[in-house]
Amino acid sequence: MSTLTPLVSSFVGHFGEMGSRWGINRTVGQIYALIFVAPQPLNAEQIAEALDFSRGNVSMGLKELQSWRLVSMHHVPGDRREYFQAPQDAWEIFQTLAEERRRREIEPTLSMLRNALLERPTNEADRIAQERMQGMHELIELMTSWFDDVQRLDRQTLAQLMKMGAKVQRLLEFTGKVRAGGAKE
Amino acid sequence: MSTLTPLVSSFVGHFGEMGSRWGINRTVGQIYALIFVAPQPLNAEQIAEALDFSRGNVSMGLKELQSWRLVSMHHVPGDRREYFQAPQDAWEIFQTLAEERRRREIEPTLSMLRNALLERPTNEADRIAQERMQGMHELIELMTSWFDDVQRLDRQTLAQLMKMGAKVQRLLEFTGKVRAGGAKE
DNA sequence: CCAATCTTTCAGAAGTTTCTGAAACTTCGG
DNA sequence: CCGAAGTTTCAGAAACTTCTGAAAGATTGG
Repeated sequence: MSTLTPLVSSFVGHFGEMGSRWGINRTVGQIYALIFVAPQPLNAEQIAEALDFSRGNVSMGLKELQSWRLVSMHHVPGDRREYFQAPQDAWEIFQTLAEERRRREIEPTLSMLRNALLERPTNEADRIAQERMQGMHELIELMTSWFDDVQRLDRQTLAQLMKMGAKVQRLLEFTGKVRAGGAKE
Repeated sequence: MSTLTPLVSSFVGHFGEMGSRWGINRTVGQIYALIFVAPQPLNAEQIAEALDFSRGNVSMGLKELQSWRLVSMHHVPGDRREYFQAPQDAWEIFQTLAEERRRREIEPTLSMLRNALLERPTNEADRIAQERMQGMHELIELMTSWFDDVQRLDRQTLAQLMKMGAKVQRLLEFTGKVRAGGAKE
């Protein structure tokens, strides 16, 4: 796998770009893209060669990806090297990413907000600041608890739900009527 | 507003940190946090003083925020300076952010994927790579079109929907039964 | 049209991140 | 216990990003 096919190369290149826009660095993005499209798990050597990165750089990148739980490690019998693999399923990757981001970014933010909201404002400016923080806190709570719920749904229901999209609204209205008219709450 | 209150200062500090984890730079994060909690719109001078940044730095930061459509500009009669303000409502901010990220990150990714999927694979590795890309493409399409739908819902319905969370599943099952049993589609 | 008051731009300094490659470390078979 | 085959670490070089402050540009009232 010394030189990449144009197809893989443009995919890898794109994720390098995207990675550097997010907090993830370019190298890590490219490594992940490569692992994602590879037919079999890859070892560090293969990655270094394919992307023309130093061995040390690849080692760092893989460590980072492991800390995000985005790759799994495998061993080939009779071979001491470690082989890395990404879930083939994009939704699984998305979920893992969301969980980790939540742990690393959302939770600290929530805890900062909660602390700030405990303070008793001593002046008008702080009172208003707290009001805004309150709104942000509510939004984040709403979204994360919703996301928790959604993660518990099975894949099929979820797809059904998403495909319905805005039609859900009609369903809700309908339910409202049923409740108002017949069933008791 | 020469020195910030501890409340505002910790909020601003936190968003500086967070900003630098995302692609957004620390300065921009802090400027936005400050504007968000400020009781009135702020001008560049006030921001520079409050955060102790150079005037040029603030100018750059504001430009960046404008390019993300996260601030609106106002004029105070009889004052030539420009005053900047964030939406008070966190949900509105979230929506704007989502729209912009989509335009800047998701759309280019989709277009790269579409191109890649048009190619006819010439070997086994490319065929498999394409399969994975296909899965990713489907996920992104599903999510963005869902997000389009959701954005069209009014705020109240949306909140209702999110609070329901997993209960939606039961609703879906119920509807399935109703349809199967009585109403014709 | 000028002076005043504001904003933007930009070159270079300062700071930060990333990358390499050599050295240290680990693990395992024999 | 040794040597081979791998992995990780880390110091310093290279690359990149951010920040400042001075200069240029814009707008407006008089």
